[in-house]
Amino acid sequence: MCYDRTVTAETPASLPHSQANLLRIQEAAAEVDLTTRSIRYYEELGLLKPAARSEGAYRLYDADDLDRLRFIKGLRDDAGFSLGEIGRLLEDETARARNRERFRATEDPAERRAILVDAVERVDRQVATLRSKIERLEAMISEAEERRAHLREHLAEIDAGVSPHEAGHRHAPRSGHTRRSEHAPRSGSHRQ
Amino acid sequence: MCYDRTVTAETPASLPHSQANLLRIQEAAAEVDLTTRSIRYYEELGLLKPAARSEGAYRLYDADDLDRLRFIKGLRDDAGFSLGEIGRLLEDETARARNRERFRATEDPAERRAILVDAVERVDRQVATLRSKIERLEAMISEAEERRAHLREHLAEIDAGVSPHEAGHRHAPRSGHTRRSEHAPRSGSHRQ
DNA sequence: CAAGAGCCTAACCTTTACGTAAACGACAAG
DNA sequence: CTTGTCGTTTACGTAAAGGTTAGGCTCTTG
Repeated sequence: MCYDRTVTAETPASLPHSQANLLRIQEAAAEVDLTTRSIRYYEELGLLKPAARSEGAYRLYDADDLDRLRFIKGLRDDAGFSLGEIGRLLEDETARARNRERFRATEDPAERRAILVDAVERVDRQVATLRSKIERLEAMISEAEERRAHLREHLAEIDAGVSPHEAGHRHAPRSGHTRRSEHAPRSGSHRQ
Repeated sequence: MCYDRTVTAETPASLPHSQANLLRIQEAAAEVDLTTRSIRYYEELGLLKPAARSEGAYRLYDADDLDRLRFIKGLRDDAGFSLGEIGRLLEDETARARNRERFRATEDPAERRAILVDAVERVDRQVATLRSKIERLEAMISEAEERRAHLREHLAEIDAGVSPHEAGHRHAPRSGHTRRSEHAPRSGSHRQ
């Protein structure tokens, strides 16, 4: 039976403000579809630290942590970054914890503003990284489509009844290369 | 110095048609910016087989192979696919060799057409795979931008002089989550 | 033709990203 | 309070993707 996970957690000073609906590692893992091992490993690498620990030593994750885990997973699976790169992208967990801390600790709007501005910039850098990845993928698509066009050209030749030896093309079915040196376009006939 | 690499290679039947400008492994590696080890490893995995081998046993790569290597590298670095996935995407080298072979072997336009059509379809599948990857990245960007918007909201609040405790938001600076059930009394639930 | 650079295979080493198991503590239920 | 299920740490195992020798050919050139 699932009782009331309302553990008081690491609240540094005292504040009982946390009624945060915390999850234990298995529940968190199920939620974001990762193994517990992976989550612990990511912690080991400094990618995230659970929001709290129970009296004993159970890791307890809040909604924020789940977001972060989902993001990590996305970066890993969808974007194909290594955990090292992800770490650099997220900027390490200690900095995050410190900021989280500072944010709660201060009442000063200026301070809070600064922290938020910082966070926005971080997100912007992440987006930029993702965009550049998309661009590279688009370049690859362009190349692939070039290959495709080339193939269709050959097809057209065949359909036009050109006998194989009178077109001056390469031998393999797939092509679309980018040879820097010689390459005579399909002018006249040229045997090898 | 760099002499005339005009080796006769594996030409199956006889045909001395190859004046193909072949490169040895190091040269190829330099050209596509991979290590020789990686290239050999990819061969071991069946991702590509050099167009030819010299009298002795030197691997010799043609322009086609270089394209393929560049493509593999792109899939690995830019798209973040594993070599296994890349293998599936490229469809293994034996099939390719067979087709290359068949293409050269036949004079029959119908046969040639079929092979080309096949190649076009393969390229189309590759493009589709890349597109889906882009979509997932775009989804990630959307999420990030959601986070960003959230942060800017908080900023606006602060700039409007809202004291911290009178807005009903979460505590951490970064957020933009997707909380599915804001505290449903999940009694008696315990998956797995 | 001898030398040296380059290549070959085979084998072992390393790093990353976990899986899996051992030994022990934590915690809700009966 | 015992017990079953979960959790914790520590440690060893493994697959993927190469790096790095070692020992032995192969070229091409002086």
